[in-house]
Amino acid sequence: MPELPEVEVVRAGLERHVRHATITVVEVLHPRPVRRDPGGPAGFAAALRGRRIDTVRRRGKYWWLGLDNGDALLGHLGMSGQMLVRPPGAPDERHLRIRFGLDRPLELRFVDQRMFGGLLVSPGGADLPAEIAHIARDPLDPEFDQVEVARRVRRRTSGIKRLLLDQTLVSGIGNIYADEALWRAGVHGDRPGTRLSRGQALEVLGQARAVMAEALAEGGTSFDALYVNVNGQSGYFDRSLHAYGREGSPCDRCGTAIRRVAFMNRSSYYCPGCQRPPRRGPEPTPR
DNA sequence: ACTACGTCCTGCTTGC
DNA sequence: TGCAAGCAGGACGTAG
Repeated sequence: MPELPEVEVVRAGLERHVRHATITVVEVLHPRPVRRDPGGPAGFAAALRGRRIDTVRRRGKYWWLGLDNGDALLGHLGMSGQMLVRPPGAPDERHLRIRFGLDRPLELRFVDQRMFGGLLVSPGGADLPAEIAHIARDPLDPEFDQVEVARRVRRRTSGIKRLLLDQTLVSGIGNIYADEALWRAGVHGDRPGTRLSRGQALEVLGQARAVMAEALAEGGTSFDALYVNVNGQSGYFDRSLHAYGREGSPCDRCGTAIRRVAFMNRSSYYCPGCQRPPRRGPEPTPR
């Protein structure tokens, strides 16, 4: 599940390998990944053919290629998306959805099994696509204002985990890093924002930034030069996780068994020993 | 403005 | 052995 660190690894890989290249061919093999592009597959392809890639940027889990005409190719990897750089003769991946030919012996490929991700052309979006104007700055953005975000968190009644996943409040955090940040801060995800102290709100946000920065540092090598066989969900950071996916294992801090509870059609992992549930409010469902 | 929930997708795993 | 349910979950639309 690509969250901010994984997307940043992809962004850096794209910058290294395809920046300054010109797109010569666009082949849309499945319409779904361009569903958000008003031009549809044909318009999408036509708008990109002949364009040179000038910049490669990211905000939260979105990334985009700034093009020489001021437009942008905006992308989101969703759950299972990958942007791969391959030699043109390489066999098609099973879930290859979009192929870009370049003016160099490389192909850019969007591969996505479940197609929650997608690409679109953003007119005039090279600096910041209008389509993601609602996405907040992420914790690794130099202009991220942690104090202001903490203030906003403390005015919201939703549980802190839900707030961490709200991309209009703070972007880039997904289910895994939300659980890790909360474990590190010793705060239960069901605690309402309004019931966090100023220090706790700042601590949770600071831990979110820290865990994602550490994951990024460990993932810096996962985007290989020519043969990018790495998928966005690679396990390079798994060893460093303290909560996510560790149901039943002893907490690394206090030894209590990590618990998994249902949360918004997914799972939350936490330590009942050092992340005490709020007294009032939703009772975590065991199992 | 905020909150909460349903939906989209496919393939692997689990259970009867 | 076969088949269906369960599970993974980010972002968005919608209703309240």
